[in-house]
Order: sequence, then structure tokens, then C-alpha cells
Amino acid sequence: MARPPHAREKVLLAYAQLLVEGERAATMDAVATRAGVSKGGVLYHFPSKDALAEALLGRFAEVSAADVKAMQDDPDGPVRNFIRTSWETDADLDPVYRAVMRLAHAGHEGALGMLESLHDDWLRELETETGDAALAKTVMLLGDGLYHQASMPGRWSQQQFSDLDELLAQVDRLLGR
Amino acid sequence: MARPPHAREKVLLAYAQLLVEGERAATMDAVATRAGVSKGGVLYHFPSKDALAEALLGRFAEVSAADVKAMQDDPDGPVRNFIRTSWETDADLDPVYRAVMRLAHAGHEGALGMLESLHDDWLRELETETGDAALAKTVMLLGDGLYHQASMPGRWSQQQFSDLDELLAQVDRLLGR
DNA sequence: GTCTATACGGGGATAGAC
DNA sequence: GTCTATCCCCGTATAGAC
Repeated sequence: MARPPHAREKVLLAYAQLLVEGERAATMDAVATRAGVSKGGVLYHFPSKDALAEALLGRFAEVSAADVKAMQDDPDGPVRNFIRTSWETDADLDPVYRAVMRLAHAGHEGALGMLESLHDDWLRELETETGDAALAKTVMLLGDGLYHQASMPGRWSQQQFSDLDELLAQVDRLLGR
Repeated sequence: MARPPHAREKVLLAYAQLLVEGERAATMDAVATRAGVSKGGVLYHFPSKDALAEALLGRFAEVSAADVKAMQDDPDGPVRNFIRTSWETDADLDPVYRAVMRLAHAGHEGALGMLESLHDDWLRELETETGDAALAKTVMLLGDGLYHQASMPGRWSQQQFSDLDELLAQVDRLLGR
């Protein structure tokens, strides 16, 4: 957090947004325009495009750690927390997660590694609650499915399920509750 | 099918492969090299890069129609067929599907539309078998989860489940079988 | 039908003014 | 700390030879 120069923050945000719209759309020029600064201004804060990606990954590390913590602390348990946060799209993690996913799709090794690591953390929590590896993996798959749908640009099948409860009912069924 | 000039086929295949490795990697130059022809050779068969994308979508229409048909005709029923084919990665559809997904991620409208349409077809078949819309959507989500994992470059969590049977057992449980 | 040569545009990055 | 000007590389596409 730590109040960094406001412009830097806006640039990073613009970069993340543009990534979600398509990795190709995230040019230095487009980032500058959206952030309301000039190309040179962007390059001042981030000396290269890769520096921009690294900064995004740093942000990702922060929010994903917080996400795992929230999963552990949720009174409803990790499974329900996981399904809920995979469903909701306005969480802290979501926009950053989707941006990093684009980087991974584009072949960025660091992005790929961090996603895998978060994936592992999630799975560990799910296994802890369910005590059943196969079951945990199945819940994981449901979350991945939601992210798959969310990863599409535009408004792909936005409302597959009418609401979160309809989906949670299915999860309960799977858990034999 | 119809035996088109062999080179054309090789070019299209190379393009699809490169797309999966990363949309940015699929340059005309890279396609030419992988297909074993020159840049000019590629441009002879496909007058523009967009023509290459259109040809891929045409191929996708063919194999996805065949996929839905196979789903309907499978003696095990649409659900098991869907889960099995989402799990397996060597099917006819798979490489083309993944390539088109990259195009969609890059913001290609046509690719997005065709994926949505196939998605709708799948869902209809699942609903027909289960007679339960929410259940069908849940199965759909599992398949999407598998594709999400498969959509990552490299060997992301290649074997989440040790084998297909472990996953099918979970599906049976969900269906109450 | 396939290749070489080349024109053209866009994106990343540097230098230096303000 | 932010901007303008500029260079260079790479990717697409055209022209035309073989």
C-alpha cells in the first residue's frame, strides 16, 4: 500500500485493465492514454514493459496472499468461501487475477508460476476442510470453470447460474450435505 | 476434407499450433517456418492474417459439429461423453478448440461467438440427459474447469486427477448415481 | 504455385527539454 | 516528475521474379 506516487498507481491499474481486454491491447501507448499520462511518463515509472509486468505480479502476490488468508478465516469454511469468491467478480483479487491470466496465456513464465502456486494454496485449503483429495479437486474444477467463463472478453455467458445460491446448492449436494 | 493442396493444410496446422503457444507467437513468419514454406508461400494460400483466422474458424465449425454429434450418439450418454472428451487432450477438437480460445482471448469476435455457440450446444445436450438445468450447468462448469487448466501453456497441473475414473466417480456422485 | 525484395506501420525504448 | 522527439526492430502486406 504505502501511498506511492498517485500516477504510478494509475498506470498500473490501466495496464491491468487493458490486459484483460486483450494482451495485445496493452501497449505502452494505450496504457499511457488510459492512465492520462504520456508514453514517456509511463516509462519514467516503469523503465520497460517487463517492469510493468513484474509490478503487476507483485500486486498479485499481495492480493492472492490476502485471499488465501480470507479463505482460512471465513466462518463458512474454505469451500464456500472459494465458490463465493470465484463467483463474485468485484473482489479485490479478480481484476488482477484475470490480468495475470492473460500474461500466462501469452506465455509469461512468472505469471504462470504464480498462478500455479495460488492454485496449490487453494487446493490445500480445500483438502483441509473436506479431508478428501478427489472432492477437493472437484470443487477446484468448479472454481476454474467460473474463471474460465470470466476469462472471456465481453459478456460471455455472464449469468450461467441465476444466482450464487443455486450453485452453492450443487456444491452441498456434492459434499453430501 | 477434399484434398486441398497439401501445403495449405500444413500452414493451417502450424498456425493453430503456434496460437496455442501464445497468440503473439503466431506471426506470419513463424507460421511459414513451421509449415516449411516461405512467408510469401503462406500469403499465397491465405491473403491476410485474418484469412488464416477465418479458415481456422471454418475448421472449428466442422470439428465442433462432429463433437456434438458424437456426444448425442455416445451409448454412455452426453454427460459422460462430455467429461471424457474434456479430460482427454488428444481428441480432434482439442487442438482446434484451444487455438480458437486464444483468438477469443485476444478479442476476436468471431471466435468468441463460435465458442459461445458450442457452449450452448453442449449445455442443451447435458440438460436433455439430466433433465435438471442447474445440474447440467454444474457439469458444464467441470468441463470448463478442465479446459481452463488445459488452456495454460506448458504443463500446468497436468494431472490434477490421477485418472479419468476418479473424476467420473465424482460426477456420478453429483448425479446421485 | 512458391519464392525474394521491399514498402509501410506500429510498438518499445532512449535522449534530453521543461 | 512528466513531456516531446526520435530511432529501430518486427510484423503485415504488396510487387513481381522464377
